Amino acid sequence: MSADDLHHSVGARLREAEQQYTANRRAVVAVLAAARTPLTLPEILRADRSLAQSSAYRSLAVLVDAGVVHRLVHGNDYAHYELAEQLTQHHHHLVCDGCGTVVDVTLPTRVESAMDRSFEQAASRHGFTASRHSIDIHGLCTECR
Amino acid sequence: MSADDLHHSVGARLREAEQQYTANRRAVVAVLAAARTPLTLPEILRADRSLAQSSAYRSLAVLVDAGVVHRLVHGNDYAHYELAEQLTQHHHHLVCDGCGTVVDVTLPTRVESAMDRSFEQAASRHGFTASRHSIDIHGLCTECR
DNA sequence: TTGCTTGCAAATGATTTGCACTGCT
DNA sequence: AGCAGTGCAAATCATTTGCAAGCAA
Repeated sequence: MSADDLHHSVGARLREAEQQYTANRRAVVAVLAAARTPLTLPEILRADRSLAQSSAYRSLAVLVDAGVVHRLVHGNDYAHYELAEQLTQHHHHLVCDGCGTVVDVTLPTRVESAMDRSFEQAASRHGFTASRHSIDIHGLCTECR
Repeated sequence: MSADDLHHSVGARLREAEQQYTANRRAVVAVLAAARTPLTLPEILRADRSLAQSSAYRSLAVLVDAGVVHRLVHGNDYAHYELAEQLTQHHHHLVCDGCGTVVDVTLPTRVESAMDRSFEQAASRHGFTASRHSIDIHGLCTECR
């Protein structure tokens, strides 16, 4: 997806949520789109020095609420943020237990659909209605090996 | 596993970690073993009024460190704690997006091994060494439907 | 003008830690 | 005696929020 298309989609989705697509929010989206991994707040601020911390948090809250951005929590440190799957593609996370780095991975469609079927069954067995799943594969990255 | 066996295993594991199995730690393990779902700290304190908050946190830290207890983080509120899989069985989590409740679910062995194979491939493609995985199935529970 | 957004500084709240005391070993 | 564990209260730190100023509709 081109940068134009991306901002267009995000703008549309924000309007649906009765929110404006302001310069600050656009800047946050641009930083996340440029990154190849989910970013923490300090990383976002470092990538665009013009952003104020509280405004970045507020922009992210709006974007998360509108379903444009996803918030990942893996411990007690900073949360990681990334563009929602509708804007990129369905994927999961490789989490390094050494340094906390998070990397996106995709799985074969065959595996995904087999998992989905299995998850739905498991959920309904407990009276849940499953809507989505997220998988964290923990291990060590090249650096921490 | 009987309560005796459980405490015996936990004691052994703590000794390996050069830690004592004190009354407080035993109490925390007993509360977690009695629960059928992962518990938050307030829930643990409510289940055993004799525990002090800071001591409960400290006991949990030791138990997590020794690999006896697992800590689950799903948002900004309290983390959930449960006995580690070695003491129960390998499972995943059903997370209610409405009230935050977490329930354990198990998946068919066939599905688990298919996933494991797929995860290892995905990890190695990114230079990671995968050691374990955790799956959160999000949706709504009966109450929040 | 009316209301949403922003930035600063201050508040919040889950978790951690300093310290003095208790209890094993 | 010496060291680990405990409980209270205070500290920490990611995140949220109050408020005054800026900006858009």
